[in-house]
Amino acid sequence: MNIGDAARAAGLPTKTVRYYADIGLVTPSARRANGYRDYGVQEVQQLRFVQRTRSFGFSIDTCRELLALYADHNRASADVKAIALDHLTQIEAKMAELQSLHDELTHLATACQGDTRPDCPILDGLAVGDDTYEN
Amino acid sequence: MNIGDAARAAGLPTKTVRYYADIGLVTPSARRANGYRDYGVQEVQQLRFVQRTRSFGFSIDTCRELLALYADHNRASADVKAIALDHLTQIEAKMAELQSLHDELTHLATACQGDTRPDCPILDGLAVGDDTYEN
DNA sequence: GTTCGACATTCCAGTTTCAGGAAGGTTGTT
DNA sequence: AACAACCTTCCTGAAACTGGAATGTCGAAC
Repeated sequence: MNIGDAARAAGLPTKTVRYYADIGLVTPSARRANGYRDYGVQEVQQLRFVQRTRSFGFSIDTCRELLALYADHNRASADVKAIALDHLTQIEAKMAELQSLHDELTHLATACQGDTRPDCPILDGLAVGDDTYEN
Repeated sequence: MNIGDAARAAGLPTKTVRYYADIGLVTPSARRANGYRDYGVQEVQQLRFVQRTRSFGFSIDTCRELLALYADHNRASADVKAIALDHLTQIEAKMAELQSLHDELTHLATACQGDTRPDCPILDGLAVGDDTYEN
């Protein structure tokens, strides 16, 4: 599979896929005789996974770690589970924050149903954020 | 309020807060006599808002737009609502993807309960991703 | 009153994660 | 043979920080 098709399948720009190959994040299984990168089904799946993982601000290093989780058949199962659970915790935190952001915007949108807004709703919305999502 | 306290309250590094001031994203209300940036309650709330918004890969420009939504008292209410709803759509898409990521990791974690993993569960997990989250 | 640590300032250089574009080779179709 | 549509490498630039150097300020201790 050529890089263009792989990129399309993964929902990534070709440039990015080539970059991921350069930094050794997702490397094509081989090069063809003409020098073209050749992507297999597995690499495309990895690219899709990275695409989703990256789209939440998880770093390339985190992606690398997660990919390694799957790839390393020899790693002790308990280790895999521990790391996976750690990332799950992070994901759940992100989901909660995303929900709060969603709520705030919803609040803003509904508060703006009239012709003019009487007062800036950021105070309400952000005050909620203050109370609910302390560090 | 000094920049350090504002940064702590917003959950951001001081460097980042100074950077946001430099690019005019969240500017302190004033400078003190000694040249220190002085942050008020409102700016700290904006910083918190940006911190949350940024943590999902929304760009600085998007943050700027969202902050402007709140700040601009003169903008027509319908416009505000339209823009807010557009961002809400994006947020909901992100929530769905985050959920899929969560599901995959959960699958991996539960698949790894035994001593050793019989086979690489990435195939299952990513195959699910393939079927469920097409572009 | 000076000395000390913890803060603040600016400025400059480096990192991460790409994106754009040039210059050129390959493939497939007309 | 020509042409578009691919692919290659290489180099530059941009976004959003991040770290470090050199320097100034504040509050408390000695």
